[in-house]
Amino acid sequence: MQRRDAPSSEWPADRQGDGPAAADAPAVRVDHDATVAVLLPLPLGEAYDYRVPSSMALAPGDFVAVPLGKRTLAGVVWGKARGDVDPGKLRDVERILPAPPMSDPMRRFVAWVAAYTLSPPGAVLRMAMSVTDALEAPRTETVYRLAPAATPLALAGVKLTPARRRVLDFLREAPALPLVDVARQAGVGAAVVKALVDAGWVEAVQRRQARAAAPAAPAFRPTLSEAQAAAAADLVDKVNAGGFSTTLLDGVPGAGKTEVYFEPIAAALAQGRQALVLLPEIALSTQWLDRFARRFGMRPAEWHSDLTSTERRRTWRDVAEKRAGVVVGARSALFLPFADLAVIVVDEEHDGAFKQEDGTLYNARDMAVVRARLSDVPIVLASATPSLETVANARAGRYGALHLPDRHGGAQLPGVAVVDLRRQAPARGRWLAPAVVTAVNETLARGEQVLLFLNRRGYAPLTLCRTCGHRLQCPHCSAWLVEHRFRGRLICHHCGYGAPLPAACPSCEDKDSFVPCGPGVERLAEEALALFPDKRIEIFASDTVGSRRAAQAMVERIAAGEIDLVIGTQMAAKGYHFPLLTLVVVVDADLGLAGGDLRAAERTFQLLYQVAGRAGRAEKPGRALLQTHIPDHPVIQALASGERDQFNAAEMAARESAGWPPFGRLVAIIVSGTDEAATDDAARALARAAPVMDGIKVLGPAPAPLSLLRGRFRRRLLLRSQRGLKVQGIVADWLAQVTVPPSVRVQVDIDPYSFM
DNA sequence: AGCACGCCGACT
DNA sequence: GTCGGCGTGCTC
Repeated sequence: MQRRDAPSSEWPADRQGDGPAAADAPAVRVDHDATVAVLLPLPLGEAYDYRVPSSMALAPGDFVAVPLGKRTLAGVVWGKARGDVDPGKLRDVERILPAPPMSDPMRRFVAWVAAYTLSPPGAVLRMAMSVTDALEAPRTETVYRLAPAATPLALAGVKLTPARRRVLDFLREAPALPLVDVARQAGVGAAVVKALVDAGWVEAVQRRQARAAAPAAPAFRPTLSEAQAAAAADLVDKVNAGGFSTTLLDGVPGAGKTEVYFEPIAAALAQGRQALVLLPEIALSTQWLDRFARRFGMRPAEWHSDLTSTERRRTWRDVAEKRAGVVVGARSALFLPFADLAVIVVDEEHDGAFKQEDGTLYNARDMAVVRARLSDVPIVLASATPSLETVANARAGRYGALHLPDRHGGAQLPGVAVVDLRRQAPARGRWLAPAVVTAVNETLARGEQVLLFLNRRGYAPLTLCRTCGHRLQCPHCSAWLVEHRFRGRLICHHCGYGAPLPAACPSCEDKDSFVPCGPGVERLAEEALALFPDKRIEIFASDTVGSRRAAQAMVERIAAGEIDLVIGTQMAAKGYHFPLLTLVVVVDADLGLAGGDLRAAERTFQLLYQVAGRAGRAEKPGRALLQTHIPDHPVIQALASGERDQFNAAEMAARESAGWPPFGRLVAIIVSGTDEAATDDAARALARAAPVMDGIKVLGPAPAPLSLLRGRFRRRLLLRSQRGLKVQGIVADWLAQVTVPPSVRVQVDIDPYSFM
């Protein structure tokens, strides 16, 4: 029997996973009829049947290598064979992979996400098997130690060279080490050590590649305020009691939410179990990790896009084998193979970054709730500006709610003032109102920091020809090219297309006729340099700080007071604490409100509230100035008055009367193709076949706001349904009625976040 | 997702 | 005359 003999000691043999709930999971026995269904990490739609060699025993969840076409792939034993495939086509399972089997809750999670998002299960499995080499046996290394027989007595009478003696003396005290280390530390060549092995005095042993275990520092539990302590106690109770629950942890920026949710994590660790923290990638900062390290005296395992493949493999394995206690990661961490998950935290739960917008479209916050339910553990959703979906769930009693009213440690929420640009317009070609310039000057004069927030990269969002009016446009998208003056290029922010700024207008061939229209951060920096020439000014945007590392360096320089004035996009707005920053200027508060999609108001409120929250988080009070042309807009009014709940109530009422989420459900159908006529035809065919029933309304097709993206024409349909309708089945039936040419792609976006 | 099979332009 | 472009289809 090939039944995982040697490796079985490396993981619990009882297939338990994701906590106690899994212990009594139905044991789906695979018959010895010698076929199984194996799900492959490909968008195949269903598991494929394979023959099981008689020497092999398989159980659901086992990772196996199987042939497919002319390659070999890793897959997961999904259950019984369907049995409806021509036996002549069946091929053999090649081998069981030496990795802990996928737990029952995890398999149910994969299936659930696939059914919910209307994607092939294999496409979801792919996210759970992103680190295929983690399924192979862990790497080993050869280390050298004194052979047991090489006692001083046994060695007596044997002639030792000084070099050999140094090696033996060294190994008597040292732990087993790789060859190069033994040789270097004993001050000999590798040949000397090898010779001692041949002579039988030193032995070479294989062991799993060792990692330097980070030394645990003392944990430091900060004193919690009364409100914090009460909230923490509630969450700790939920972890200790076990079982599924969802709790909203709601508190203004600086109220100390992080310290509160650290406590249920500590409770999970105290039980010897695991915890997962999901953060928008941008918020996974050194500052967050430092806070964690202070509280727990160790670093969490990290999971984000710029891990090396070695780090990925190691972390995946550590999570599967329970060596990693806490994982903090971006949305894909949701698909890690936790052996014994006890609690999930989703911080900044309102953030749109949790919605994956390519490949399998899913919202990691919502799927995290599902993962928690299937694993039967509590989940905490934390935010200063909870999404309306979460607010509605809390109000309806589906989620618990904990509120942290005050800023912890005495810091004050910034006062927000509105600057009406209709009354005090900036000078032509300038973007800062006179009153704002004065405020910035005063703040800088006090030695305090200023953030100018403008969520627009580059120099100007639009460049046109003064002579003929031609606008520089992306050849592959219906979008303007953005001039990036520092790089001397025009860039499309949607597809990445780049070109040098042409010498002459492509339309009328006039030279030096380009005029930039509107501000980007680079243009704002130009203005700031002119206004505050002796100040240290830096741009904080994704293209000026290319890497995570560069962003961290920038954050440290700002925190250390090495920069006076920061000009930042939303990259500077999230997850950082700048103690010297006391003034935030929102240069264009109206930016996110244009276009007016369903979430424009909610999203703008959340973003600007967060940005304003950057000011004055230490002892010094902060303030925020919002430049706007529409001071009476409800979003601006809500920000100015700090009446978040009032704004939520108004927005909620508007949504309710129109049947929009969270009171109704949306499904977006995106039809795209390189052939515009075929795309249109397909979209119209879908509209003709649209379901007609109570509680369902289909809108469209309409050209998507980005009607051409990466060379593909795009049309959108929107299905709105009453809450509680099983919309997936309706959509699946609908799409099954329409055959579109293979060149046209139909994407289904359940619960769309973006309407582009 | 690969990988092959299959019909139309620039090269040895 | 071939090499090769990626459109279309299949993989248990």
